[in-house]
Formats: sequence, C-alpha cells, structure tokens
Amino acid sequence: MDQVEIFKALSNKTRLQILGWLKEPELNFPEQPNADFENVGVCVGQIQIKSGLSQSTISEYLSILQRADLISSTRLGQWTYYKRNKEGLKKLSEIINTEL
Amino acid sequence: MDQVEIFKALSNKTRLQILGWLKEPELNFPEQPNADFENVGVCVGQIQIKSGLSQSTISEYLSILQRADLISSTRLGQWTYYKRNKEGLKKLSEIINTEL
DNA sequence: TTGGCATATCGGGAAAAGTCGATATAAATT
DNA sequence: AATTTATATCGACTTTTCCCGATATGCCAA
Repeated sequence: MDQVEIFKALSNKTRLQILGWLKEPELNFPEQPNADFENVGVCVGQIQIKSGLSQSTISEYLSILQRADLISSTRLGQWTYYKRNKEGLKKLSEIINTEL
Repeated sequence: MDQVEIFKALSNKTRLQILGWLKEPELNFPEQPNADFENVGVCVGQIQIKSGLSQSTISEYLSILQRADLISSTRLGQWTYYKRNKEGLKKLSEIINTEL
C-alpha cells in the first residue's frame, strides 16, 4: 500500500471521525443484535446515520479507508460491518516514527 | 492546528519525500557552508534541486508542511533553511496512537 | 419469485489541490 | 543606485477530491 494513499485516506474530517468512532463503538453506536463490536465491527448504516452524509458517500469513504488498510470488513447476511485494522494503524505509526 | 491539515500536508509524494530527506540531511544534500544541518536545516534551493519540481511549487510545499507544524524555518541572509519539527511529528504520532 | 432492505457502484457538478511560469520582494554585491 | 541571487506570491490551467442522487447488486422474507 502506497503511503500517500494512507495519508489521503486520513485527509478528510469525516473519515478521521469514523476511525475515532470505531475505536470505541460502545460509546458511539447503539447496541447491535447478532453482531458484536469487537469481532465484526459496526454496520454501514449506523456509521452513515452518525455521519449525517449520504449512503453513497459513506460507502465510498469506508472503501477508501479499507484500501488504505485502516479498517476491515465482514459481511453477515445483508449487512457489512467495518472495524479498525490494528495492524494497519500500527504500521502507520511506525512509518511516522521511522521515516518522517 | 487542524488534524485534517496535517494529513493533507502528508498526502503528497514529494512532501513526504522532503520530510524523509530532512531526517538525514547529510545523506541527502551536499555540504552547506555557514549553516549546519542540525541547527538550521537545509535551504530551499537544495530541496528544490533534489525534488526536480519548480521553485514556486517547492516554496509552496514547504509552507504547507510548515503550517502543519511538521517543519520549521530559519532565515539567514538571503537563504531560508527548513528542518524537521520534532515536536510536531511527535504530536502526530500521538494522535495516531490515541485517537485513531 | 417477487418485494424489500442494506450496501455498492456510477455519473456528475462544485470545490480544492497540483503544478507551472511570471512577477514581486528581500538581501547581498558592486 | 543598480544588479544579482534566493525565496515568496500570484494567476492560470489541469487533475483530483468531495459529495450527491440515481441505479445496480446481493441477500432475505413472504
């Protein structure tokens, strides 16, 4: 993954907020039946509601974050759940500490 | 400083390279008379040559990085020298580790 | 197998970023 | 004071990003 793409993914207020929300899902989203936050994450619809932006925009933002390895997704039935990708975030932190 | 602006500053190949070059100036730039790398940094002209982009573009890129607190400048005579801003970079690393 | 949700993808218009050459400013030199 | 050198700023053009509504796709339920 290109480093520039990682920083581009983070260059947007809403996308940064999404990552922040996903760090503490219990605090930021209502309970989800049949899908626990830790294992699968939060479904697109909840993130969209919280953001106030359109469905298509949030779907796109989530895939930008995913392409940058900052989040990962799981499909369960008709829902797609997204959660933080700890490895990707750790890698980013290392880039900053060792290359910049 | 807005977090988004920090990531925008890093969302460009050349600007990322500049930060990398400034991390090890002795390796990336020729000796400078009357200005040591550690204290004042590297002058704009050298960075411009290394980048291959136009003078105006590099001047602008340096001020974008400076506005994001990632580098700082010192004027000495007719030259402006830029160096990494360690505090800004540390703050960035903390943002990633605690907020994302 | 049709209808209804949840999500993804597409097409587009407006705003921002990338990059340049030309010009301005500021300092040093003659 | 005029010239040269280093850097900053301006105006313009092109490319990318933001964000939407419309449409497609995938999955489930009746």
